Amino acid sequence: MTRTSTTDHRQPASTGLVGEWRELLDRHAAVSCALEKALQDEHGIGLSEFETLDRLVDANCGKYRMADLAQDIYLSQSALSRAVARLEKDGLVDRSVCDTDRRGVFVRLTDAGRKLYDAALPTHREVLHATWGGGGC
Amino acid sequence: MTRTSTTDHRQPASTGLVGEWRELLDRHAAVSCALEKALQDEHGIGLSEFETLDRLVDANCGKYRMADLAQDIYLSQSALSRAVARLEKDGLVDRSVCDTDRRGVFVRLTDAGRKLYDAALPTHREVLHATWGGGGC
DNA sequence: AACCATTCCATGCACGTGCATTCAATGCAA
DNA sequence: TTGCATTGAATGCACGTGCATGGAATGGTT
Repeated sequence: MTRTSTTDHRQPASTGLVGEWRELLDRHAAVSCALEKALQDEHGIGLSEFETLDRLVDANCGKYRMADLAQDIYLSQSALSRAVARLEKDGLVDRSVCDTDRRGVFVRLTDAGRKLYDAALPTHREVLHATWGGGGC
Repeated sequence: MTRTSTTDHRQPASTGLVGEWRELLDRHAAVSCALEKALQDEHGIGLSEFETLDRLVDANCGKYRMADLAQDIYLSQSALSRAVARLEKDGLVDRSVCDTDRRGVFVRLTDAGRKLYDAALPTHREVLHATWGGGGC
């Protein structure tokens, strides 16, 4: 069954781990790009900011340590620091120094932050459903 | 079965499409970051450059139009243009104007380009296998 | 031929990210 | 207490990316 056609290139790489990785790469580009645009246009925040808000929403006591937050999100420490800075600038989040360890910083959702998150959630879900299969950006 | 525990947050989002998306986001960050580092350290190219070389390797006649290349890769037109520019600067690729349509640009792998690709391929595969399950960056 | 819409690629600009560094606060040992 | 390694977070810098634009080449219309 070893077809000697000249048009069957890219077949071997399309199966197995490499193929899965390539699919992931394509899907990531399509979905994240579409999400980025929709969230930016309709709510004025980027994907990183949305994901950050999303983690804060189901925080146990409302607060979240930067260090812990960094563990639960795909962002690096510096990227998270800046994302939170942008959110704070927009009044969606506030930072407070930890009492017992004044190196630590607590991040907490403000009322405006929760309001915007609730508004952005439907957008996020819609775009996700719309672009998951393909198309998108 | 509606458990009223106070510790089962993040469950609803972990299943279904949103959960899959979040997994993809995490895996993308881990794998692409690890690949980026390994390729950069061991071969002096980034992930975008490697993926570009990869497309060029199984080009039919060795040449590849920029416009076609842009369709077959997750990069935007401008990102691709710059990736090719970097590859050309390193002598891994050369650009030539199409004779019949002088707007079009053909990209072609040089000998050095193929050589470096052959060397980088094992690295790519190793890192991919090592980071796909988790860990990584 | 003259004109215009379209296509292809490159590029200026703004922006988010990673890396490495910096600074402050903490814990520990002498 | 003093000294030092460690940790948490912010930031300067370089770099890759997307968006919008620009310029060149093409095709079609008059």
